Amino acid sequence: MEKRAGDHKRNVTIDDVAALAGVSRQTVSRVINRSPNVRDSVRERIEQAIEQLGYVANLSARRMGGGKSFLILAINDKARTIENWSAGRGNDWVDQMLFGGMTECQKHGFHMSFELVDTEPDQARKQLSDIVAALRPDGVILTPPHSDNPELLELLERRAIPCGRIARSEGGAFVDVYMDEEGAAYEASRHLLRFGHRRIAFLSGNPTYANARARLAGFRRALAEEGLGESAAVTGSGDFHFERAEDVVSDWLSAPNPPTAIIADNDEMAHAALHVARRNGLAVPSDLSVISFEDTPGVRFTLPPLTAIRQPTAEMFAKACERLITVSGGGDGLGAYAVPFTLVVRDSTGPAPE
Amino acid sequence: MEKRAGDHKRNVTIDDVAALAGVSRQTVSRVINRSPNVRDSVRERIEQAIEQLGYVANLSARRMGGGKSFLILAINDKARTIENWSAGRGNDWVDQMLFGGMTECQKHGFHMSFELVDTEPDQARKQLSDIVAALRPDGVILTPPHSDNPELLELLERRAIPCGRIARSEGGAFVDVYMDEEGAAYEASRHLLRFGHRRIAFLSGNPTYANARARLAGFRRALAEEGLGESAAVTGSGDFHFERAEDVVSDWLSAPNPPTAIIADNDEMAHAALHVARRNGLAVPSDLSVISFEDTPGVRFTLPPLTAIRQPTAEMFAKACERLITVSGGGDGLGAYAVPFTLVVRDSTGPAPE
DNA sequence: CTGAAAGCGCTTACAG
DNA sequence: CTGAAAGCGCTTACAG
Repeated sequence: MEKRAGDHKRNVTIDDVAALAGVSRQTVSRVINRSPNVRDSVRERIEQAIEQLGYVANLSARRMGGGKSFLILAINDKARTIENWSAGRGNDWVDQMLFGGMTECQKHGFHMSFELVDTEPDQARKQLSDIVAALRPDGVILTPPHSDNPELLELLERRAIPCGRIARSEGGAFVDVYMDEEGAAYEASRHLLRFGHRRIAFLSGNPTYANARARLAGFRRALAEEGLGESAAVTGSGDFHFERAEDVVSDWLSAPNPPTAIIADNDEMAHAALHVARRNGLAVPSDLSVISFEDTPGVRFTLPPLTAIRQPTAEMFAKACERLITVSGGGDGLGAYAVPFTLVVRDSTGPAPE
Repeated sequence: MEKRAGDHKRNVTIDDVAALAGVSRQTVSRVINRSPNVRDSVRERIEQAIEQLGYVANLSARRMGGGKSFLILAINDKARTIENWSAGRGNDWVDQMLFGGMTECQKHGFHMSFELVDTEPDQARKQLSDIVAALRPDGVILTPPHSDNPELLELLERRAIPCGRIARSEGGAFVDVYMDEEGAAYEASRHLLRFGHRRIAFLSGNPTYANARARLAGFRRALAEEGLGESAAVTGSGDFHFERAEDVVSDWLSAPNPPTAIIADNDEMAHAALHVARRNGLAVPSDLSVISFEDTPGVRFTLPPLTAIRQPTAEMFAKACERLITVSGGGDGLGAYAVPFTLVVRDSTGPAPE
């Protein structure tokens, strides 16, 4: 299966372009890289040659020669991602990550690469170290829980690779992009309070996550502002899982003085709330309002379609890429950036029952 | 933002390993590439040096030197993918594609890269040509509709890049991986026939797709085998869209002698069937059975959860990667491969009503 | 504004 | 079994 000579055109290189345009190789390089100091007539001649030959620079060669990779690397938690994928339970986090990242990178002539890394500290360190050594990315984006791993942050810092975190984090020379979780929970709660709900349950995911705590805080703030005491706020953890959420909601709905609205920390738990409501003969939203935090594709098709806080995942990755590309080019871009969320109102929320 | 000398360790190269192990650079290269002809004692010494230095080869340099990229490129239709992503309507096709592809590639020391290409012929050709010139992948996987585009196939053939198609296709030196669509529709139909259904509707997506025609054929074969005439088979097109599917199903259910079961060509249309059934006061599955072709994450959470044919997307991409890697290494791997599907039985199908 | 030289970090023939 | 040389296709200083 050897390539026979003459079997097909040899790949066209920068020297072919230089020869055709009658200039030196590095002048062509200047045009490719939009460097200044090329006479217009020469530039045009070179551009024509490029066009005519269909020349596109070999990216690996550019990386080798210039020490730039034109690559932003996005890292996700391996175990969790694989588990979701193999259960056919992909939410669209990865999709939105690629959407925002690929689109933004392309604008700048960059590529986005997506890799998985384990959470266990030793493995995480080794795996990220290897990936970075092999790929030499110009920037790395870390998502939770990696974004909170000091060893990984230090590794990237030591190798002078600009690093972005999709999380609200403090300290260090990073690009931090996040959504205002506290504010989103506040808005979701306000939406329900305006409908007259006076007993609201917050079905949280996992209280060990900083996000979960921030949301809970926003929820409490909204209730407090309305002058509602602690008794108005029902809370419990469904650990992001359908079955566990079902149990918690069942308990709530069969207790005396049940909540008239539920805010769920993710869509899967919101689905569970819908199922339990139906089993208990409660109509949504007339007997019970449900609102979710996530807005994955399926929520438009539930009965009824779910009102939800939409995470700006794509926008966050786009922003992180844009900033990292700036930083890798020597520009000024470190810092923290909040990206706005949206409350998508559908049919699962309505006035509180009498 | 220059890297100051001494600011951090210089990247370790193959020469550092060679120096530490006291051998030449190409002997280290042999160990990295698992070539034969290295004395065991020397191999061990080198492996220790690699371990000690934490050396990982620079992938771009390997690509430059060896003419191999260790890269498999998966191409999706740009417009459709972006449209789904921006509508927040990602099914998990991309997820499963990455799942199967990344996992398999990693086993062989390869990477998977994912890119989008437009459908319009001129753009498609130009874009694929550019990507291939920049990245020099060792293999490319084309999905519909690109997998049926003769220009793209020819382009890859001319550049001697092994090409895989995720589609049932004929002719050419390709790796073709597909699922038995006709057989899957046959199985879905059998499932309903065993429940005693004698009037079944097939809600097809878009009859211009070869897959759609194959499924319809499987459906008809199952009914014919049971001795049911044309009148038992109701068919219509919902064009893969919720609203259009709603209209079709509404018509069916309000007509005299309505079907007692519906097979939908994708999940979105199955969701629509569920909504219309509910509006018409029909219980699923006691009054109407529904079965879908796709099995995206949301179907486990509908009321009731949907019985569905599960597309083996990850398995198809894994297979394609494995074969392409073999072919790119000079091995024998071209040909057509069928990957088994699964009928996932949940709660939306049951005995036909009296 | 343009070019000749050196080098990025590997691998592939080719010697021995 | 091991090594010295050449080359992959670019970019980066450095001259002019």
